[in-house]
Amino acid sequence: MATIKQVAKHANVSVATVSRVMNKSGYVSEEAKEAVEKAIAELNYAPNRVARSLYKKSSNLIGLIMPDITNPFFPQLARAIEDVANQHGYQVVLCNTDEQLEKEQTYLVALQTMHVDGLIITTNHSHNPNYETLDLPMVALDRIVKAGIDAVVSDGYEGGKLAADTLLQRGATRLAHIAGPDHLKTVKRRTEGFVEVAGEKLVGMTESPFTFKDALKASQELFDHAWPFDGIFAANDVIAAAVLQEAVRRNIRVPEELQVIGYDGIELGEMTSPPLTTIVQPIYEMGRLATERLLDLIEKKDTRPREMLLPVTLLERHTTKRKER
Amino acid sequence: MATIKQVAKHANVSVATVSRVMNKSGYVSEEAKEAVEKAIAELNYAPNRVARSLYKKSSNLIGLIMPDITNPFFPQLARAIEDVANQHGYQVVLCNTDEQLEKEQTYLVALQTMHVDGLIITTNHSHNPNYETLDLPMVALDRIVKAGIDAVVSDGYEGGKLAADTLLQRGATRLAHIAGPDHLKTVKRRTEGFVEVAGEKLVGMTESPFTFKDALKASQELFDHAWPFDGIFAANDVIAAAVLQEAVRRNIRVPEELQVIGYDGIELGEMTSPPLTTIVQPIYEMGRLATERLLDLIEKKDTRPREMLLPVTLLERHTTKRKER
DNA sequence: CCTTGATATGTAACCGGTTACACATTAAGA
DNA sequence: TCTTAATGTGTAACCGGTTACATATCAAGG
Repeated sequence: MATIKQVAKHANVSVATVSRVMNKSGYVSEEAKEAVEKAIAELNYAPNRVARSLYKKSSNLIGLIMPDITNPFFPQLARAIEDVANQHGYQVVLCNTDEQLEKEQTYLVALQTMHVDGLIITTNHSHNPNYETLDLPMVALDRIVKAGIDAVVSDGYEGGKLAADTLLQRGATRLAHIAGPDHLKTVKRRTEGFVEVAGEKLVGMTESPFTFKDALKASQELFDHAWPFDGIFAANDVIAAAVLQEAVRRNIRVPEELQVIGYDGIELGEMTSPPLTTIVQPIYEMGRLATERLLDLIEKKDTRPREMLLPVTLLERHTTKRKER
Repeated sequence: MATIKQVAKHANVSVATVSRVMNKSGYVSEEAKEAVEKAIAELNYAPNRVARSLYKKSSNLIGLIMPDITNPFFPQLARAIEDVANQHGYQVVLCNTDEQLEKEQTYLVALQTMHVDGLIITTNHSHNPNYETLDLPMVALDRIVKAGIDAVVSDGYEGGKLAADTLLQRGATRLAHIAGPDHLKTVKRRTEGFVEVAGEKLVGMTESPFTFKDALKASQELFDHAWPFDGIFAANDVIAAAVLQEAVRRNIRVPEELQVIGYDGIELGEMTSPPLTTIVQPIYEMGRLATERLLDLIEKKDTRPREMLLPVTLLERHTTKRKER
């Protein structure tokens, strides 16, 4: 790789001039500019970002901290983030923490020492001391870390209500629910909304982690103890898929005997049989917004902390009955 | 963030000594060592990786180039890579190329100018000039770029044969197949193996991209034109899921009337109804091996190019019949 | 007592950019 | 004609580490 010195020599100017034409800063004569551009092209020169970072204290890197990219909700988020970042000349460093504070801490110092310009966090510890002391632009995504830190989340409360409303409207009279992990505030809101509208129609409820295996176990328990119910809302689509599979295994017809609604709107919901009705949050949009917000923060365009609550919508596939009229 | 100079001052030694104790290089007295360690702890010092990179020409960063993290095969790979990299003090930069040469090229120069130490490539253009001139350690994963570049792939040929064998053994007599994109050599091998064993039993065949929507369309076409068949092998699990859904929609009983086998062994296969029988490639293992190999290459432990062909296995879930005895 | 090698430490060059500052030239305005 | 501002360019300091090299001390061996 060529260096700026070689380019300068080749163009018969000083390194300062080369730097000036690259950054379009200061005064450069047309003549010099052309010579430099020619040299850059001929030497196939691209400036060393490490050197630039060192002086500028900015790396054009952003850190993406998530529990586990393997959880099918996150790839879409990652994709959106990466797309936007890339469009603005940033690259993203991927970090899986498994929600372990220690891993998180290790990553945090790694990211700091490599001088990332900002952080997107989709991991949640309400009382995580790591982030509080951190002097870095960051935005929380799908999670709420604490007041004062920007956040982009979907309206889980409305989503929960919408799920209950829909089930009721389609004729369900005995509702059940599988909630997500207790410590995720944004997930809890879904349950709160659902419970509020379901009222006394709620006949069974349990809780499950967001992995398919655990969700299957939870479903089985629910069927064993709370059956019969004719409408169920799961805290996310993976859990809903487990419910669906268990229903099929028990020869319960969906949606005739049991209607199922999930939450998220991931592609998985399209692949089940029958395809899953779900509350979709605008996942890509959320990733996009979070990243654009972060870039604004980095470039100091707007620094008042903000929380963005995005609306969710009902996507009717085939685990709910047709709307009655 | 503290700098090495501040640490040196605080410990009453020179920067060289501080550097020596951090890197455990050269001679340092016990006394000095303790003073430095105390200073490091008190100032909460962590060396600036950017500065280190500049001198050492090594960033402890590896680039991960994949078509689309949203495709459910890749997250597991990414996870494995990230895990191993992290264990060795490396971070990974995520790049989605959508198989577009131009995006790929942009990333390649970005990664080079930030001095990544190596590349893992899961993208495929047999005649991609970008990689040929590149003087960077790299290993291809699930793809074959060209001779002379390390590769880690699973044995698709054996996998295809295994799928056909299994279907035949379970009583299928009229076989069908949906192949993957034509330009992916590793995917083509699956088809070759299957066709070889299926022989004249093969009654229908088509081709599909790896997205669910396209796969659904392909399935419908296949059912429309080649039905009846009683055993089908799909080039990956996403396509198999589409076949499954279409079969359910047409009231074709699986596995009684139609047996289905996928390829990959991603978690999705567990979530369909019924759960999908599939040829599993050791995805995590492949990611792990590729990364370890790359780190060896980076640290110059072994530079003879190698190709690793990993064995696949049959995972019997419920889209195939019980083994006859 | 002198030589030699191991131990210990500091100074300064270096990595490859960016930019403050000094200096030169030219054109415009008084 | 003299000032002044705008234009153009190069030198060197700087970012924060690493390390080659110079220098100093000390113990062991002849």
